[in-house]
Amino acid sequence: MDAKILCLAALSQGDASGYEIRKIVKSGLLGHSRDIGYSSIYPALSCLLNDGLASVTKYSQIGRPGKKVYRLTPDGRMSLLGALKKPTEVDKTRSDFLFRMLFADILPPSVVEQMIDTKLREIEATLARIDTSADAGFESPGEAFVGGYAAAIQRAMANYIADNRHQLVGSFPGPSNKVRS
Amino acid sequence: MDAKILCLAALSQGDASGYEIRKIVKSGLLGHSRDIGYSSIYPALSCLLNDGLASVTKYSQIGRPGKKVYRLTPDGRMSLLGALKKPTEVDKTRSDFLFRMLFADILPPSVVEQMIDTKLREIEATLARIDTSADAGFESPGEAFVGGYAAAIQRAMANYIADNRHQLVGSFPGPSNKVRS
DNA sequence: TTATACATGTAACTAGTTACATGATTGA
DNA sequence: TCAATCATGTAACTAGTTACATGTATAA
Repeated sequence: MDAKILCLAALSQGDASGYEIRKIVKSGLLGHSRDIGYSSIYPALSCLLNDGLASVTKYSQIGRPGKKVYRLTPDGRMSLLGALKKPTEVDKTRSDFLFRMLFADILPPSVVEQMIDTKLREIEATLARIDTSADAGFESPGEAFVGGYAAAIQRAMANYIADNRHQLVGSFPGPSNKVRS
Repeated sequence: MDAKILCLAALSQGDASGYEIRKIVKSGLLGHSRDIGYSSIYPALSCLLNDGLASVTKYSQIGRPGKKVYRLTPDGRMSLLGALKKPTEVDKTRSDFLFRMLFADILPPSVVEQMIDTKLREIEATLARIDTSADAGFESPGEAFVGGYAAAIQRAMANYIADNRHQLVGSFPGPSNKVRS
């Protein structure tokens, strides 16, 4: 299970509850390599406990549900290191945007325009997120590298789209009737 | 099911068997947005048949298993167009490479070097694949856009890695003993 | 002779998502 | 007052992968 390794990774940077791990992944640099939901995190954490890779401390809070803060055990750190050393899997991208763009010529131009604008806003949001991480300060050379890498790619996307979107709309004829033939 | 739309998309560019669809996705531009295996394709194709979105013709071949070539019906084309018009989902990247690089400082430098070299080779292979598609000629402005986009991003990755890999290895002290503490 | 390409399909398994269940606090 | 944030967890479902089953032809 991949969620386990992700939790191990998140916890290696500091103790956290399941809820906090989600936030770390969603808003931090870890999120550039993977995504994960609560329903994967909570079972994964139980699993880590079972395997002796993490320990837990329960905190009661007033007017809030109790918080369970997890901490890596030495075994947990070893296990993470072992997982990190394994050969990498091939990177995968699942881009609904590119999928749609492949068929730009059979879609109404306004729809294509909208998809492009949505993508550009997405890129802006990602860049803003990276800036936030950068402002908080990178704590390792790895984090700085990943932040820079992610930013470079987002910028390359934005530039390419800005330079080439005219190819998709405007120069070409009609929309929907093309597909019906 | 996503595999259905992918098959619809592949078939919209010409009749094909399940085996051929796999090849189209793996080696063509469609593969930059999604991946898929045989065991997703064959059930998806049966489904398309059931729903009247595709028709099939069986060819016997000497010394080869019989081939079932699928063709989109008009309903199939409409269905594809409908799916394409829907708002796009957010693009997702699952990068084992970035995940590992985040922890470069606790990995042995040689391991990090190897991961970087593997990633660079991966990029080369992807660029070569795009070139092959380009040489075969793009048949729509969408294909040209996607080919260019994918190439631009791969180049941005390679450039960033070339310019910044020194941050990860060399300047920093030790490997494995750091994690044991 | 060994691996790869050709070609289709099912069964079992893995991993992840969505929806459900519960409920106080805080900010707009 | 309405949405969002805090906080944990389960059940049901979706989607995809790996392994299995079968077998010929061709290129290295």
